[in-house]
Amino acid sequence: MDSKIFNLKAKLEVYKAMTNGGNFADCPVRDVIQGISGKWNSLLVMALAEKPYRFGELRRLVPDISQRMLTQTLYDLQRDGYVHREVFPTKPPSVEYSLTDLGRSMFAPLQMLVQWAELNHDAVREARAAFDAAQA
Amino acid sequence: MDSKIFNLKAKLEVYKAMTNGGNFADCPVRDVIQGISGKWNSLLVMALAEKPYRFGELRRLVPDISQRMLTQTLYDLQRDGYVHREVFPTKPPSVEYSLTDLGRSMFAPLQMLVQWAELNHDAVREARAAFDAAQA
DNA sequence: TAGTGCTGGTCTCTTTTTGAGACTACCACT
DNA sequence: AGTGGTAGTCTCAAAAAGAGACCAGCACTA
Repeated sequence: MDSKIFNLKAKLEVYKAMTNGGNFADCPVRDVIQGISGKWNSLLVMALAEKPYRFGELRRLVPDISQRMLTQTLYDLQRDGYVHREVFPTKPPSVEYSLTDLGRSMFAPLQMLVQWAELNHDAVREARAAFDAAQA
Repeated sequence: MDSKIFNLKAKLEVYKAMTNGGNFADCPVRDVIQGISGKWNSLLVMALAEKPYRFGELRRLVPDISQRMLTQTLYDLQRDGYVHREVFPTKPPSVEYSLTDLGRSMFAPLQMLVQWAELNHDAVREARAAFDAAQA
């Protein structure tokens, strides 16, 4: 993965949008990135990209999320249009969460990041260990 | 950007790594994603991808970050190996932050997400407005 | 020569966010 | 009558983030 991946023209476009013409505050891209950079947001999108899940299924799938945060993160994702929430009138009503088209289209680039993480988590862990050793 | 982008084989690989074989807790990918999904992390990586910056320059570039969070986020990014910190012995010592090779390689997929955000922030904003209207 | 500003931070305090866990109501099954 | 599963909400404690004062050292200025 050499530096050729940095297409200059694309970079300039990105920066222009990102910096909103000079300043990083009040930047629309930042607004969007913010919405998916929470602690659980990307994780739940990844889970729902696989298949729709019900509330309790997600809770079991991600054991260390609190119900409170699960509720809230799903709410946020729904609000931003990534997730669709559907209530089924079963005997105890069940709720199914699934990705919308927007959510699926967002998952595509997110997946790139996940793949990068998969390939490089060793490097990150080594960097961390080296840094901590140097601090001591 | 249709569904053909979802290569099934790649997906399965990703899920395997992501879920650590069934559970989402203790997942290395999650560990890495966590490190770049903070509120300021991706923003600073984006800034440093453009060119190296000094501490005060970053503070001015991102006016709504507190010094405390700037210090800490840069520290975290340095610890994970994305950012290099170099002190120059000028009269008031100046410190320059730059991306490492690892940081640059991580920026490549991050850039995909930024481009997606650039293209879709209108859709997200509309979804938000529609959702808020429906709640009222 | 005292005052001002710039450097890159740290320290403390307050506010916000997150986490842990009890609690709810309804229904099915035993 | 008791137990468990449904999807949450509510409250309180802990952790993280934001605001802003403060620091030392040097340069320039008045």
